[in-house]
Amino acid sequence: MPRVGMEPIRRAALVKATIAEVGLKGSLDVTVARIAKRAGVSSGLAHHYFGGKEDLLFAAMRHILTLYGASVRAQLLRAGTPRDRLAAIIRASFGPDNFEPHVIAAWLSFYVHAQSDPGARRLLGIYQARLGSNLTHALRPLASSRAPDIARTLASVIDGLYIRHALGGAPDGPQATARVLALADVLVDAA
Amino acid sequence: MPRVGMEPIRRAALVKATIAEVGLKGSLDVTVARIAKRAGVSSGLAHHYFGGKEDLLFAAMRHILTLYGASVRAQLLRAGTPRDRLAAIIRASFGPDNFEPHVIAAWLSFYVHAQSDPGARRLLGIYQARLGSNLTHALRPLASSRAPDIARTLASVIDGLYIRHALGGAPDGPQATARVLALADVLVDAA
DNA sequence: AACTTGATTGACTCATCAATCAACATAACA
DNA sequence: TGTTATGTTGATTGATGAGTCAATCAAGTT
Repeated sequence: MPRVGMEPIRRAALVKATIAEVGLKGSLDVTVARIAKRAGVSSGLAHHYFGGKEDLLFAAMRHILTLYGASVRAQLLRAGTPRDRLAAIIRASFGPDNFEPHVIAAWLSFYVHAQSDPGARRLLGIYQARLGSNLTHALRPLASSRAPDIARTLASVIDGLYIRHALGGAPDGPQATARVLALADVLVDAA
Repeated sequence: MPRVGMEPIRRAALVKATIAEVGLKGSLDVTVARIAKRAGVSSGLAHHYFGGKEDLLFAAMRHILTLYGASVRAQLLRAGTPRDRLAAIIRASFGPDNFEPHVIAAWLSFYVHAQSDPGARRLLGIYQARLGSNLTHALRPLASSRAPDIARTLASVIDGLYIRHALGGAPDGPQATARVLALADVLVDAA
């Protein structure tokens, strides 16, 4: 049933299947054949649309980052006060999407992968910079010159909570959000 | 030059070589042959002393945990006041040993591995429980009933800072220690 | 109808690696 | 001096998986 114009559909399906397989395995040790099968295509097609396994993994990583970025922007739209903006960023970081088991698994794997793959490291650098910048801007009216420092600490807690929840069976986004937000309040209030 | 009583020597060498290779690769995707070569023995010997690759990785993981535990105990011995004890635990977590690139890489990989390997997950559970318990005990005199909650937050920051430093080029243990300790002070002071 | 282009497959190649095994070397002991 | 324990090697096997390729099929295009 070959039709013309399948490329974007196949690419999306393969990226989605990649994330699913990575989540299932809990690591990047997945086979192109399995990914292709899940996407409902042959292994050859995966190589046709993506250069190879590496590019496929990279595309999956970028996709997750894109989703995260969109989620942050969506949350920020509904935020009025600086405190709201802070809450929005944190809530996005622990949103249900980011907290689904297979997405958590993908994030963890990508962290490790970033150690050896410069491209992956670059992507994570972008994520970290954006998170830091978002937090700093939201904190600026609340903590002026201390904003960058507080932002760094908050960013670390967010990353750390990811691991905890990833390994701890039952991830609880709202609880994680509340914890970070409470911490933010304390840090802002501390003279 | 085979002598009797080589077993402990070989085991130690293989575990050390495993950690080195994992650190070099930045992932658990290492070959038994390379590990064996680095340890100065044949690949067959690695299988002789350890059941297989899995057991070798597990032993390496346990070794790192053992080193960390010893480091915590050593730091705690020199601690007098509760504040000192707190500082000691944090300092151990960010001690030079734990912060060597190959150890960080091993930790990260083991985190990911714990998602699929129950044995690894168990080990990490022990680490997390011990860290939490140590922190809680140190915090008890400083924050009484709020101690467990503060401990959880601190543990998350510690984990999060690990990732940041692992991906951020130049790991700075003392700086990380200072950041966490400052955070602890703020949290304890907050009524 | 003939031709072109994109989509798609599955078999094939080639490399990698974990694990096994037979063989041999050395030491301890009888 | 055998005999047994331990230590050690490296060749081999068998499985797995990435990437390639020739061939096929369906839609447009002229």
